[in-house]
Amino acid sequence: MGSHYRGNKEEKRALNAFINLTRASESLLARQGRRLSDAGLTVSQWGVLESLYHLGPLCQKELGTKLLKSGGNITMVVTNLEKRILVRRRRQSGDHRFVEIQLTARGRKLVEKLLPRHVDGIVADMHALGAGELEELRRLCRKLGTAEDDTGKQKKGE
Amino acid sequence: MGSHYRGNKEEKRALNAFINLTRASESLLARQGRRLSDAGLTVSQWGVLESLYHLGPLCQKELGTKLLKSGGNITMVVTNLEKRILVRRRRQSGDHRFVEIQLTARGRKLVEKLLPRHVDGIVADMHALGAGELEELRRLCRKLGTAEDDTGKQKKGE
DNA sequence: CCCGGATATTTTAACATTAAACCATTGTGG
DNA sequence: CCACAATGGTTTAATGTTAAAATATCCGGG
Repeated sequence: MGSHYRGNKEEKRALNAFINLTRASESLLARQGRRLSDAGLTVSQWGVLESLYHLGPLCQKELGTKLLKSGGNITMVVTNLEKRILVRRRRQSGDHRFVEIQLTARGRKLVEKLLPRHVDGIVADMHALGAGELEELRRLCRKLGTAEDDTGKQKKGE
Repeated sequence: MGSHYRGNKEEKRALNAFINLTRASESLLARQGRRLSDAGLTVSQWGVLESLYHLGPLCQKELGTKLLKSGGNITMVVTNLEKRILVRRRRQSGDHRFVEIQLTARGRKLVEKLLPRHVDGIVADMHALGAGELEELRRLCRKLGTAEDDTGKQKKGE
């Protein structure tokens, strides 16, 4: 195609790795979504529930940082979970700006019910790779992920 | 399938690889989105424009397959591109069910302007990895991606 | 005490995303 | 020719997603 002629090897390597990484991730996320939809949950909702389960009550700011999502987004997801009585909002007594989100008994029960299946699903999805490959994949992805903020903005220096 | 007796070394390996893969992918996508937003485009819109640029006019069904998106989604994204006169819809003369999407002159010009920067950005983002690592990453991701459909549905058999 | 800056949350507008229902066209078997 | 399934597209309802504006609260001077 008529793209600029610098079709060098390096670009192709970077583009191919990028594309396959993206596809694999989308594929895994889609499968996770399909499993969760049996329980009427979205991937985002599950992310919130799982964070609360493992880390205890958190304020929305913390949830946003943990899940790499914007504040407004967390508000929405938590609201939808609240409708189903899976989590509860409570103004912090000390600093009234914070809203503490905590699992309800029902929410905790749901997480405990789904967690084993969730883990099994991921293990199965990753099963195409052996132990050494999984560790190598992790190492490569970590190398890519570091050295940036992601939620923060960035100057367009070119 | 019981997850219980499977030494959780394996589980941890799978989960860690999964998490880091997902984070890396989200991080890369976010950076791409930031670059594109300078041009007022979303990642999805760019995906459509780039496909049309490289492959020529396509019908919406084909775009959906290419980009792994639902039909309704393509309708929306194309509509938004059409509003900005970057693409054009045209009923196919032969089979009237199909709608052919093609780049306008303006759309083509925009792609040609943005493409080099787009490629440079990805190369820069992947720069943390060397040539061998990029090829290894690609290989591992391909292994994960195969053996599924992703757009298709799946029975909830458990 | 009052003001202004900082911080947490909510709201709003615009776009993305899917599944499911619906509409239009085509092609096929009676 | 006529029902009718198959196929492509659109619409709808629900949720996600972000950036930006609006709210609410806290905190530190003056």
